[in-house]
Amino acid sequence: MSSNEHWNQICNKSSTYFEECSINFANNLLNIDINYFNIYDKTNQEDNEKISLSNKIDEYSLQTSMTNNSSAESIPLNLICGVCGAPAHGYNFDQITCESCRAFFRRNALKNMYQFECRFGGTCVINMHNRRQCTHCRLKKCFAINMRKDWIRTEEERRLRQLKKLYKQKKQLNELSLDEQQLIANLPLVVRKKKGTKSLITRQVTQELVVSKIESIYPIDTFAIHRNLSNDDRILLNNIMNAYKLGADQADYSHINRCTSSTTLVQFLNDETAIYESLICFYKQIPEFKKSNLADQVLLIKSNVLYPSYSLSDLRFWSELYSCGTQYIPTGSSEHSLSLVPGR
Amino acid sequence: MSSNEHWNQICNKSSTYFEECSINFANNLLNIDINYFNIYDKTNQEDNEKISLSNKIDEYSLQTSMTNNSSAESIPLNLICGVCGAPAHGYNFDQITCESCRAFFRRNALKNMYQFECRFGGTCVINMHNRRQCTHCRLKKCFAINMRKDWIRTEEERRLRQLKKLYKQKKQLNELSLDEQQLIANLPLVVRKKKGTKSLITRQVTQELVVSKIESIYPIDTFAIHRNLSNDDRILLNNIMNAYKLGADQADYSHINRCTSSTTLVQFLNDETAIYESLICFYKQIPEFKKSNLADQVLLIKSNVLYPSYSLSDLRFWSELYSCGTQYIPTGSSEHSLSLVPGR
DNA sequence: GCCAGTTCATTCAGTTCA
DNA sequence: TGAACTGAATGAACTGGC
Ligand SMILES: [Zn+2]
Ligand SMILES: [Zn+2]
Ligand SMILES: [Zn+2]
Ligand SMILES: [Zn+2]
Repeated sequence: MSSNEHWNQICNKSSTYFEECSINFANNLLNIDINYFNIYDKTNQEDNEKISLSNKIDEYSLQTSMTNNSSAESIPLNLICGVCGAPAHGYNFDQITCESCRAFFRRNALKNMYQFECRFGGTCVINMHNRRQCTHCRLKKCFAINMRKDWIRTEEERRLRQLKKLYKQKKQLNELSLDEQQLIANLPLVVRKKKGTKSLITRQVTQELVVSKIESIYPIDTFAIHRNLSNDDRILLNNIMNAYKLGADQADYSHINRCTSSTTLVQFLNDETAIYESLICFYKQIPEFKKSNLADQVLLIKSNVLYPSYSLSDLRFWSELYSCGTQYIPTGSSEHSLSLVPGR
Repeated sequence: MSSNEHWNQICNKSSTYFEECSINFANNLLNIDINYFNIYDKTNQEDNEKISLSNKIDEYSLQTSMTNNSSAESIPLNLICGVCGAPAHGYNFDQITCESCRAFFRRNALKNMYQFECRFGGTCVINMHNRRQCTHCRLKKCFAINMRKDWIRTEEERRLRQLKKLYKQKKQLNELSLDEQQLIANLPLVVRKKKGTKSLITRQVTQELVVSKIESIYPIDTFAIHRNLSNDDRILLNNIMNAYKLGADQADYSHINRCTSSTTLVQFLNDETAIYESLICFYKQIPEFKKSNLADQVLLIKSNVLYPSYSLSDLRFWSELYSCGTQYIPTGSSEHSLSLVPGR
């Protein structure tokens, strides 16, 4: 056994242990579907002859199509829809379904199932031909084979994508000016439908904010502030966000530009002044910050500066630390001499 | 957000502080090599996405791969991806990963993590089959095993490379136009010297300190202690690990179970006692902790608890605040009255 | 040979419209 | 309702420097 393998074994023993902990923990608390591989579940087994028969056919054809890979192009693997038995092309929402059942699920899965009523007491057996006769039973079947409605993208996600897309297009056309970035950032927002409310589209300017981070490849990162924030919280957050945005825009990056290729990271990081200045610029924009007393203000700034004790050498990494640091809001203590060794 | 999701996120938070402590602590001290136990046997390694269209197919591929098992040419070593567990070929960005996770990391590591949202509160356990279901958790896992985004080449370098390549081709054909020559001439020809390259070569020797800000959702799966750790460090790390393990086992999770669907996040987090107890339980197991003086011990515990004072209901934002806070390990100060309101 | 980057066919979301 | 779209993400298979 090589020393490499030996190492693997040692690590692995402890690994499984930890993994068990986490898995148990997760299973107990959360809704994780670990039956990912159980394609045919109970309900499917209870299905009628035809469908289970076609499942058998499916298995067979799958196997054969694997052995002789040269099968038809249009329906590559002879898959059949788990809902209606029609030919399928692949997975949709975690299960093999046909196009129509996919669309059907997309449209209806998020609605309340019991708004559809079955005229036959919910006993319909869905197949390719009768699938549109009973919405209730078709949807029931969808859930029975474990199609996952949580894989339908939320309104929020969709909006985010649209925004990204828009941004890309813009960027392609010409380099974005700052004004244009702002424009995109302030786009009127579509807010997800409220549960139990009939309100469709709400326009709320402060509901979602676009913060552009220094190093981000996509300057636009959208944060959808949850709708049930209190107004005060929303305003506060808004202020923080805007301050950040302004801070990022206005901050003096000359200390970065001062660096030459021979400037070491440590030198760079030790240039505390600039970091302080940026932080102050950031905080200054927040009215709530001004209201706090001076000592606390100083503390806030101070404790958000990390002193470089390591010879970290990557700026991007540091910038992340740094932006992370700005989120830590400490209180009360008088002096900090940061060090990472606890038992000093 | 459904109350279910809401819960997931809450629960997730409670599990996080343990990992925060141990991971950050360890990361700060050591360059850790994390690897996984190969819970799949060798046959499973030949599993692949296309083939595993169904359970049956999995079985089939298992059987077939058992018969012609000796084809170990494509995967020379028994390496497995530290992110998803798939067969791996070697190191990518400082960790052993599969091809897909490599590409994934390349694509996403430089983006802001919070543009990806987890539908399950960031608790997904990534494996070979579900890896593309949750970008957020997959990326998180990448960082958790210490894949290094600073080894991704910069835009600058990329541009230069492309140009060089183009230049070579053109030169071969003697087709360089004047414009193109000009273009090339105007490019910064100084290649930023990548320290990553050096590290690659001297990976075994250099003991680089890696400070990761990444909050890992997973309890540490395993720590493969790096070969060139000092004995002392190794023992210390061991102790921390064991403490974590014990802490996770023994910790009283009743405060989680106490929560009903009407418990607010703030109420939950304000249940300080339980958090303290768990933390103490964790630290108690580490001999080095006992050796430190009492004030430091108290400080260490305290500084790893943040009190919620805002009724933020956007948990994503909150969780970022929170996770950043737990990384802050202060020393030497006598008393902290932690609170998130600066101007108190 | 290793490990960066690069390319491109494929999969599976959403979208459109007859 | 569902066939036919669009497009982002993925990952296998490349290239190329050292
Ligand atoms: Zn169908
Ligand atoms: Zn019916
Ligand atoms: Zn992987
Ligand atoms: Zn997730």
